Amino acid sequence: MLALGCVWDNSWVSGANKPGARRPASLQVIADHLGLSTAAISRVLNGAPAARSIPKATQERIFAAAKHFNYRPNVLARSLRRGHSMTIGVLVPEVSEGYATLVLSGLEQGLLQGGYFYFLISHHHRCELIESSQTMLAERSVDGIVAIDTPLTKHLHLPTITVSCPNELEGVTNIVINHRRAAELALGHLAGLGHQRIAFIKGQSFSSDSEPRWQAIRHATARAKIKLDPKLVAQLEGEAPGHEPGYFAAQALLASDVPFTALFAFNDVSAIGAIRALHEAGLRVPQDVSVLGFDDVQSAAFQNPGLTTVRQPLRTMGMLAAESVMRHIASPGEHGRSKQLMVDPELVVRESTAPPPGRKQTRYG
Amino acid sequence: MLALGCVWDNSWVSGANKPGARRPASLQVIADHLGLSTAAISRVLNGAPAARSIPKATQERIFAAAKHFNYRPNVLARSLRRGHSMTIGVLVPEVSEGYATLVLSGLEQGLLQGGYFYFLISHHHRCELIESSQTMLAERSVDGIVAIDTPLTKHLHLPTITVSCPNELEGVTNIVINHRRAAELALGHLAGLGHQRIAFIKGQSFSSDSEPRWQAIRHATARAKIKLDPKLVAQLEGEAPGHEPGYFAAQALLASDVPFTALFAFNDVSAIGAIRALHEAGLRVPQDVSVLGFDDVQSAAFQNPGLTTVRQPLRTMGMLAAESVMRHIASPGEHGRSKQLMVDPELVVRESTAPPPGRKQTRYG
DNA sequence: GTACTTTAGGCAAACCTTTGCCTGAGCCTT
DNA sequence: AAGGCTCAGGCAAAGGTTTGCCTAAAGTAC
Repeated sequence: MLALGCVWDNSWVSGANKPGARRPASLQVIADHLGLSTAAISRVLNGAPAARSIPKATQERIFAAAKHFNYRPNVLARSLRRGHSMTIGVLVPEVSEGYATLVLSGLEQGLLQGGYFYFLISHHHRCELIESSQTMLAERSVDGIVAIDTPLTKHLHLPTITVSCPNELEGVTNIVINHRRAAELALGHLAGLGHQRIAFIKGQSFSSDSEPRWQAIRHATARAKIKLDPKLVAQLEGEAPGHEPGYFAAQALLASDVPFTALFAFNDVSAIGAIRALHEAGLRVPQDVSVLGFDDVQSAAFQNPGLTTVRQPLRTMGMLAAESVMRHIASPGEHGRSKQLMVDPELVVRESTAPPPGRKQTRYG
Repeated sequence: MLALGCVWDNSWVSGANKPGARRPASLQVIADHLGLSTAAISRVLNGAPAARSIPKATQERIFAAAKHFNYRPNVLARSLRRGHSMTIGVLVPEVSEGYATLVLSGLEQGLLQGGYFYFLISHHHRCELIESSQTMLAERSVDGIVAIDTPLTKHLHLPTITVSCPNELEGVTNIVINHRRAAELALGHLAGLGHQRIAFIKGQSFSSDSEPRWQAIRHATARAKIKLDPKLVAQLEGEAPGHEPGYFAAQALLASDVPFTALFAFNDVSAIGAIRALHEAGLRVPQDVSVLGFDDVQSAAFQNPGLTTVRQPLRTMGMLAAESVMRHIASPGEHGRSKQLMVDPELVVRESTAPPPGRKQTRYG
């Protein structure tokens, strides 16, 4: 009975590079050892309904042997057979501070709870990389794809969820912020403080949220009867993910020589860059210029001054994406044409906004 | 010849959820179509040496058919057969701003160049998760593991690289910063400015770099004849990855009522938190207190004031990790007992350090 | 005694690719 | 004419798991 393989060592699992290092035990090894077939082992270990007919005693022998051999099913083989890999592909512009990172952390939490692993790919805004990444992920048999802040132009025959994707693709669910509401919160706050001359920094053209957010701002300024001076609109340029684009955008605004008392930046990261440019120009925030960010990234609260911002529930959006993609995978075909999941922003007032100079100083107005 | 499957549609690759959506073509499909064996197709498509004996004309028929059917090898099946998956597992404490993110971006670049994909797992400092993650990665047949800022206590029989891991494990290569040099740079800078009473914020106990960095600081203070007052040593507490721990640590230092003119924080993120606490206590940085960070994360330069910091070449360390792990995979067995790859820090002087109050103001000293 | 059901599993295909070894035909050499 | 070589691929195993279908024995009902 203990004929072969019984002096199993688990060196493969705990370290040392002995020459005798064995490969992990397969079902076959256990089957041989117990004198059963791999089918029986598999069924019992998986609690398959067909294992019903196998007596308790045998089942226990099987479990014992599995433990003894430290059996781990080979996920590759299982995926191949079952036709799903419990893996999803995640596309982000890049791994860096800010937006994508926060969404990712929510996403990860949701996925791990569901037993999914994920491949992470940064496309650095290169369109051809976005397309080829999707193909490569499909080749690796992912069960679904989540694209964060990534302009998909087509998608494979795979459950796909986007977070802030401008293109409505058939069959993909898109998770977006309520841009209208966000713009109203922001402009309402600034107008309420008394600002009339407001400068804006638009997002990079490749950034998914840029256009809809800008539309919403135009709408909100019109409603609030705030003039929108084209000279007070700058745009983030360049692919660098950090604070520099915001810094340069603010410099451009200052160079236009049109006075403004408030600045609404595309996101927190650019707002922080902008604040630095303002400081260097000798302007104080918020006494001379109020600055309003967007996103509420982790460091926003710890800026000096603390950044007033329109908060996106980024972690929540990530978790929502995880749930959605797993639901799509579980019930294929049910996902209709294209769906929007809209989440609401929230205004977080900190120290970077105040009434314009010359007004009475009721901060936190 | 065009008997079957010739009206191939590629709906699976480009979208619409037609009922006729077909699964991707396997070698068998092409083989049947051409009247050849899968073996021949495989060899030709892979440019195997055995394909030498297959005439040009046939090879071209094969390539044409592969293109026509939009053939993509099934990576799962290939990995199963070949015994390697071109995938590595990456362990990080969490996806958030700062250290791990930067290393990760270098790592990713290196891996993608080598054709590797990676699974990303955050363990949130939970030891049992670190262990089980390694096992789960092994189950998924990763070819190697890179652990960033993660205290591994054991490792599988898999090529493993750590970035800043305190435990020297047999057979794993560890990439570390030169702590000695870092401490000397930092203390040298502060001492050079004239600081004598320096406060310190130690890293969380679970953070891999905490202990070696602290040892190096003790060594450097001794050499520079700077007193190390235990009351001027705080420690980051709690698992929250953000700025708060630094904020509270600085508050603790202030509460001790022992005066200090400079503060050396464990990292930039905590330095930023600390600066906020100092500001709230009415102290100006750097006029009243100089603050020195560590890492040089992206936002360090855009803080107000710009953060003086000890720069770690984090992206480089990530790329180094990628190279190392790929080399280990390529030549198994050659990796000896345990190896250190040490990289050098660099001092980046910005605005958060200055001579102590009462000294002449030669900033950027 | 017969028919039916349950028990206890086995067989082999399927998932798809890769690879070691083989064959049969044609050609060349000596 | 026998042996050897190249050409043009084929066969089948291997990698590990899952699953539809099957069987053989035992038990139960009538």
